[in-house]
Amino acid sequence: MFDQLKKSRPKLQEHWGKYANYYHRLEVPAKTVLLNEGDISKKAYYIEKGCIRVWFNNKGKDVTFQFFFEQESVSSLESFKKSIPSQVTLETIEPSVLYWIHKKDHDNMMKELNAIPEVREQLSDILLDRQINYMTHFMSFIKDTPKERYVNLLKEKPHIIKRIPQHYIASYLGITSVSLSRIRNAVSK
Amino acid sequence: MFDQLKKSRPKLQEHWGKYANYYHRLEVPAKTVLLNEGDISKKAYYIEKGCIRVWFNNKGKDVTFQFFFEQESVSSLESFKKSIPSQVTLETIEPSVLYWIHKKDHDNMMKELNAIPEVREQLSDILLDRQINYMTHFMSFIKDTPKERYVNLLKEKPHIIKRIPQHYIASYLGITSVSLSRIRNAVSK
DNA sequence: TAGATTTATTAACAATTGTTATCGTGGCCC
DNA sequence: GGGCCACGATAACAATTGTTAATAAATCTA
Repeated sequence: MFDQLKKSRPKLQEHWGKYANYYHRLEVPAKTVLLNEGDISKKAYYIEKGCIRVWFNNKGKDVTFQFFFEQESVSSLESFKKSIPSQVTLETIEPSVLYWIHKKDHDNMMKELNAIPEVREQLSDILLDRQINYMTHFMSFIKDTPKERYVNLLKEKPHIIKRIPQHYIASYLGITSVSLSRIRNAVSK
Repeated sequence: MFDQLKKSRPKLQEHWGKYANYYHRLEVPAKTVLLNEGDISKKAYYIEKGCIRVWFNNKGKDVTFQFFFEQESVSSLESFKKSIPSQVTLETIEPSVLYWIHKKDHDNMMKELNAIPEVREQLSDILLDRQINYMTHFMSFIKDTPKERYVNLLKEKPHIIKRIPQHYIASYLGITSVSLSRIRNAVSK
């Protein structure tokens, strides 16, 4: 299950591996809702195969917030950690193979893992990296135009453009699918 | 120095207080640059009085990313923690009274603080809250129009609008000062 | 205090994006 | 296979924002 992790962070995998029995395999079709906006999250997911879209409802339209792929962990962070209603919905885009862990087990696991200094450091490194990615993505929203954001996405994360339906990408870029279609047309010339 | 913290998180203050001698008082005028974009951060700041603007250069224009006020800690997170060039500049807006801590001391302090389970939990709570704030702010960028963002800011953080020059607020909202001026005109009617 | 600089408002025009609607294609389910 | 639905492209028009420039007001500084 954590084979990929083994390569990048062997020390973490060594300890994390002990908790493999906390995780439950789950196979679901495309467009399966894993958590509804407004509900309180009790599960975190690890993606073995497939992808998940995080989105929320804005005045009747859905707005995509993030995409997650293989070997990534996904949850509605604030809801899962603080047991408050989720601001977002989690939904698969493709048929997916997931592993989920219950909050109770996760809390227990984290408590034990955090007690080990070297593991604690690696875990907080992961959190930090996530926050930096977040910030970088956010900065591009402030400084770039929609066209620039599309061109950047095409350059830096082509797998997203290849794999995700276009109207999801449009809302991820903060524009309508009509506008994205125009931009694609302009870029290709 | 940490009087305010004492009220909100007494347990944390009790332990953090021991490191007060790591912090150095610094009094600076308005528009003092504390860290330049591209430099590697070696200091983190705590604001006793005044406010700090975090911004970056985008094609010759400065774009404001965040504001920080009294009783908040500020650093270029990714630069300070990973010793990489900063993506942002830190600059005071008003004459300010700050306390700074050297990275070396900070690392040492955090190592010791994180070894105490209850303190570690509070520290990670603070990080989590910051990340949630971040996300909420980001979501408003995706879903709201500039006018809505201004109205929200007016409602939820009026202290920012009262205290910060308008052209900084404009770039914080992702628009030009001309556009903000028009929006203010329209809203007031 | 006087001059210089910074900050905010407004106008006119250009450029971009949103809205609504239509059309065509391709995939999927019964 | 037929019909339905999801998806993407395009057009026409409305609305919003950016750009540039001129001006006024406020603030800083010598």
